Amino acid sequence: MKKKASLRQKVYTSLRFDIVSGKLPGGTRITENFIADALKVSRTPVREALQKLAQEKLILSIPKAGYLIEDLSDNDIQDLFTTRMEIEQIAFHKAIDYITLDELKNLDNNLEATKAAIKSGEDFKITELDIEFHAIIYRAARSKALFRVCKNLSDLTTKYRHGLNLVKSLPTEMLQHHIQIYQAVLAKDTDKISQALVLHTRHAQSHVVSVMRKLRSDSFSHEDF
Amino acid sequence: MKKKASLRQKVYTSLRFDIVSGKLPGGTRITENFIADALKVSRTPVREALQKLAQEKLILSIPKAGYLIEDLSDNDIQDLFTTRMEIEQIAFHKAIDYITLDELKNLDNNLEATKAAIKSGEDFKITELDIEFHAIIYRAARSKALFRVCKNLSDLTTKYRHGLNLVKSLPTEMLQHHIQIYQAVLAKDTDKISQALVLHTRHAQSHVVSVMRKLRSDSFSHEDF
DNA sequence: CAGGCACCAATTGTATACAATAAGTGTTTG
DNA sequence: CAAACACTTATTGTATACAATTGGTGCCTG
Repeated sequence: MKKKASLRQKVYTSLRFDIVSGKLPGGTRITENFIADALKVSRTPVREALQKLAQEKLILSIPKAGYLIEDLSDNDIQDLFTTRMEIEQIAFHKAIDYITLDELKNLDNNLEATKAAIKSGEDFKITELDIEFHAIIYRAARSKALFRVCKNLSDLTTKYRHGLNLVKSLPTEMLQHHIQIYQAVLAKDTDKISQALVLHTRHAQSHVVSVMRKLRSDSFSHEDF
Repeated sequence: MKKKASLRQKVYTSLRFDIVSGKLPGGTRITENFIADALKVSRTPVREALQKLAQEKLILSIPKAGYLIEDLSDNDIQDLFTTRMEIEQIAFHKAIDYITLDELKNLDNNLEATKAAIKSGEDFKITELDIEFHAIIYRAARSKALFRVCKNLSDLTTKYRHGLNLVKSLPTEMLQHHIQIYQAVLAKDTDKISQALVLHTRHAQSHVVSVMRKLRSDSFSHEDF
């Protein structure tokens, strides 16, 4: 029984998916009319969806000249991952105090599902489960303001997260990190959580940068001159 | 040499000011047409400005029924202040490593200006300088992602910050806190910064809640029955 | 009198037309 | 040839008209 979504919402969801999934690569230029024609709607809902995405920093609005899919520099990507990790630590530490048995069970289920997704090679699902794992803990911190910040930072990293599955050993390694974090949460061991989270993030961070470099050089070699 | 602002930008700035300054109290209901008529523009830029404010959580959008100026519960206000403080600590600790002499000088000037504003009783300026003091340090942390988060949280607290000047002793006390923080930054003493920041925030926090309670009961007694 | 049904008004949601602006392009002129 | 100027075009910015949905109000009916 989901209520009808507005066109703005549909356009937003659709564009957002295309951006974070990498279907619209960083640097791509789009215009209001282009999207409106593609989705067979008027400019109004498109325009509003684009403004929302711009505010979330997923795209860049250039007055009178269109929009660009955000393409962060290596430094900005690292900054993003580091900031996310530092703020997540706060959430994780709080979660220890409030997390329920149900939520712990959800974490456990998530780990099992991830294992299955790795076995069957469902890359997209692996990423989704990764994001959900973290989100469960954001929620458990019982702070609206903190949840909002964490979710936003998580969203911003999502598009870079997808590429990580290309490195074949990585999903398994990251699952191990999640298991460590889960156990540290179970044990209510703050230091261990921080330690595992820092490891987890640094690991992702270094691979993201190299994967992005690879993707960038690949796309260069495909260009026509 | 500021370039012309779009109507959307003007509407946004104007509404935003009215909200954070308390001119539009929490709980007030507004509609697109009401604002459009008041500012003599069409609904389009108004609508876009309202959506931006809604995304910043300064107002609440209720489909087909208008917009409400956000009115946080005491718990949500406390949560907001706590979260802001916890994340600010990260920024303050980073700032130690990167802050320049110029920026330290800016902090010093800010303290002097605040002292003057307190003496002359310019409440609005006191609040502005308070916000700027913190913003200088956000910037000095040299992290785009962290800056964005801190600024957003600071914005959300602004409307509650204004009421604090009503408590006559408070501006002076908060200036003392800023001086302590300034000295701790000068000394590059992480622990002292955290300590001063926690004190600063808890202090503001407890007064905000009592001031909001007072304001709420005042406005009740003015209502007609 | 109570409950529901139909209508009406208010409000946001969407489409479209038009305005303004900025960038690019070609041409003209020194 | 280079620089500047005007012209065209692509794009966002704004206004307005219309659609859809919601909430309320009053009437009708049992």
